[in-house]
Amino acid sequence: MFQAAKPTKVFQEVVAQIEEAILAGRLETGQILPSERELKEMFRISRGTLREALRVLEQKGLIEIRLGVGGGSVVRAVDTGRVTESLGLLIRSQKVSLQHLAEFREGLEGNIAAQAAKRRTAGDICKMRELLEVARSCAAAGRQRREELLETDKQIHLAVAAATQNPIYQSILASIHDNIHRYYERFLSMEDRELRENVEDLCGLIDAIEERDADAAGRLSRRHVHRFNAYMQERARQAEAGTDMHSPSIDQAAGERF
Amino acid sequence: MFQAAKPTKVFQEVVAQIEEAILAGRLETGQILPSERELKEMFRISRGTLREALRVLEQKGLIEIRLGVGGGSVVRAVDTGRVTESLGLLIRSQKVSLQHLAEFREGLEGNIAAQAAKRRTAGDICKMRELLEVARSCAAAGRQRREELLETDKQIHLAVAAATQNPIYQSILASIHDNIHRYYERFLSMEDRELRENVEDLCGLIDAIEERDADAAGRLSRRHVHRFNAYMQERARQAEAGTDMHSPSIDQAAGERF
DNA sequence: ATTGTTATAATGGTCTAACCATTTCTATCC
DNA sequence: GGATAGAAATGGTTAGACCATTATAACAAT
Repeated sequence: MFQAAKPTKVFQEVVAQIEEAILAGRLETGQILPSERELKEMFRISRGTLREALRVLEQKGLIEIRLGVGGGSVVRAVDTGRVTESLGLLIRSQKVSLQHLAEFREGLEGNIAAQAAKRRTAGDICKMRELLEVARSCAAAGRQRREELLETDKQIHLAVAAATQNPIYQSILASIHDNIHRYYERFLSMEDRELRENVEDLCGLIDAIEERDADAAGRLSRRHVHRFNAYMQERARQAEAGTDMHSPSIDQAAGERF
Repeated sequence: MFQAAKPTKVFQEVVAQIEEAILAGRLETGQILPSERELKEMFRISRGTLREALRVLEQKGLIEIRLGVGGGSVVRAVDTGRVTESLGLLIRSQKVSLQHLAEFREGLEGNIAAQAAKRRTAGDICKMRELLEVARSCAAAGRQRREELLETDKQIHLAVAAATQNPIYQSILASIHDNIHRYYERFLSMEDRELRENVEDLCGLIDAIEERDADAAGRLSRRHVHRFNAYMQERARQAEAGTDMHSPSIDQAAGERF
């Protein structure tokens, strides 16, 4: 019913003011705030306190702090970076496993594909086909262009998300992909056959989206992601059994506590 | 191909070290770090720099800084708070509209319900029925217990998410609800009839989940959320037309620029 | 014994005043 | 005209002091 009554700290007040100014549009993206020495005069605070506030704003992704003359606090365009990071922290703090992430992604990409099928423009399809061509040639080249294929694959999924015209789909999907890739990349090494299958999956998906068949698009996308997940989990299981690379290193913890 | 080569700042190094220690489990949740005066000796840095690092860690949600004797930097259990906040920033920076959010929620809750139907335990159902009873009595009481009903409604949705046993569903859903409510709450005033309809929707949903009918659960959940969205949008449209409460206040911007 | 009060000390919060490091711009030199 | 060195602006860091908040202990009052 009640909230904890905690004293408002000075730096928080500063954070709140600048944040409000940015979100209200009084400070536009790219605009450079006054120098720290000027700001501290305006707020009538010390530089240290001001800098704590700026650090918080930087961590929130609202400003970017540049060095040197002509530098300063630059108002940033808010992007998905912070969502990605906080999701990453959740994962790394053992609250979320890769399996959880994969399951979530399956449903998410299904919804995205269905929505994309309803909203896609000719330009969206064009973009997807373009990327698909790149993916095809990569897949044909086999292992050598593996890195590029993975990147292109990701781009295709993001292009589908873009076709939904809903930025939240794009944000969340980008965050999920980022986090999945960061943790899977170690043992990502599909066989050539699987690589090509993967690309053919996508081809069918894009066809469905072009035909505005939301049901089919959703189904195909789910299946595509599901297959990928199953494959990666199998891989991960093998790697785990073979190298035991995730065993906790106990000794490390002994001497290094504060 | 290459990354920008920027100098590593001292406070970042400190952030990295403490973050690593927390995520690796060398610092456990609830544990109190040494005092600032001790830490600054350990890292051989000034207190100001250390405090900048601590502020960043606090903003990341990794520590909580308590005042007074016995206070200090307490290692926190990472939760969804940061995801919620960064999603909120995306929304407020005009990148995401409430409509986008509502659309996303529709698909999300559909997936959640379907998954919950597959995994639900007896305990999950019990919990849901309990909450449903509260909601029913609130709905019967009408406008007086409106606040409580909304809270209970939210709790039910979260209970369904909990039944998926996938924390990422819970995190994202909590973030979405938080953000939707924060921006809708101004004109949330459903009619008694709608309140009751809402509760009956949920009743059917829970039945489907109990019977492990994933398809039906997903469909019902989608429809439930869709109806709510349509209703709220209609409400918002009315409010907009009537009061024009969202018109940009131009004069405000004039004198207050830095 | 319980309750209220006060003193104490530990800790984070803030301030001041320097100096260091990086970057851009400019004047100078060849 | 181009390279080079200097100047200036700006963020990054340091040091030392003092203020504000809070837990604890000691003490007093009921």
